[in-house]
Amino acid sequence: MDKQQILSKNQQIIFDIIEKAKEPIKAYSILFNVQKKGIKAPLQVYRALDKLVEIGKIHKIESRNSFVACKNSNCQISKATAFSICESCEEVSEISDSKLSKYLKSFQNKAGMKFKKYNLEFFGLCKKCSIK
Amino acid sequence: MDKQQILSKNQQIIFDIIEKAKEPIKAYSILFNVQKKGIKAPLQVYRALDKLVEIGKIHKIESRNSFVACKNSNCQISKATAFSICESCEEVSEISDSKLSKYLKSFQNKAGMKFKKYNLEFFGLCKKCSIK
DNA sequence: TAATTATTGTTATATTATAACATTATGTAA
DNA sequence: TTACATAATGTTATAATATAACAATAATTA
Repeated sequence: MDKQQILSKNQQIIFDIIEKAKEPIKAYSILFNVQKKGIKAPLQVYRALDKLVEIGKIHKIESRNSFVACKNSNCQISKATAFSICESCEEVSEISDSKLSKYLKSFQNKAGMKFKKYNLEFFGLCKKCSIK
Repeated sequence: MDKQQILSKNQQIIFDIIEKAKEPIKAYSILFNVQKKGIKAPLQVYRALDKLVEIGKIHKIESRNSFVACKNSNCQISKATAFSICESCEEVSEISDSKLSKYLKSFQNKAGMKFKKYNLEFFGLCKKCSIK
């Protein structure tokens, strides 16, 4: 259980914000939220974010410059992330599909390069938005 | 042949730079390169980039905030991109693997959401760097 | 306890991207 | 070919995202 790691003070504060958020949240929005707790500078936020990403507690949604808590409690795929993103309402959810992750984890390109991690972002319309 | 589209002056200038670059190039690096040609402002670059991405002539490497020309001359997958990124030397190459793209294009998540496009970035060490 | 490593605090600054507005060029339909 | 619509350009200012550099403190471990 790698993820059972103890977080430092700032890491914990920032992780709590992200986990409560229930939608991807941006670094400066986090900063705004934690200023009452004494975290005043962007760097304090970014350092915690870096660490949290590194240990797999959160993921960065690259196309949105935002962060979400990892939903895969089994935490095996912290370096292999897949998300669906609704281009209308911006709802983002983590895809946990063992077939997909198996397929991608074992993927090798033509040059024989083996990968340590990947990030996949799907775009489309979520159910709600596709009705409208 | 959608891609046979005629580019505007700025679009063509900026596309040429990206195509010649042979490695991902950043917006402000493009700006520096085209200042002798009269393109002075970031917005002029970003507008051309937006358009070029939209029509599939280039792709954005989201995790690197940089841009590459599309290598898939058949241009069927302009909205379905996959790249391999070497974490050591930062070499980026576009993956063109019909099995992979077929698999991902037809992927449906559990909510039954069908996707219009995706972006996949694999990370690892390229051949050269894995020897060192 | 001393040495090492991780974390924090702080100021300044670099990098990436867009808002808002005015103008010019291009395409299209009557 | 004129009027209308749409796309592209130019320009200034500013917003949003992220890191450099340095100093201090806390936690870990030999």
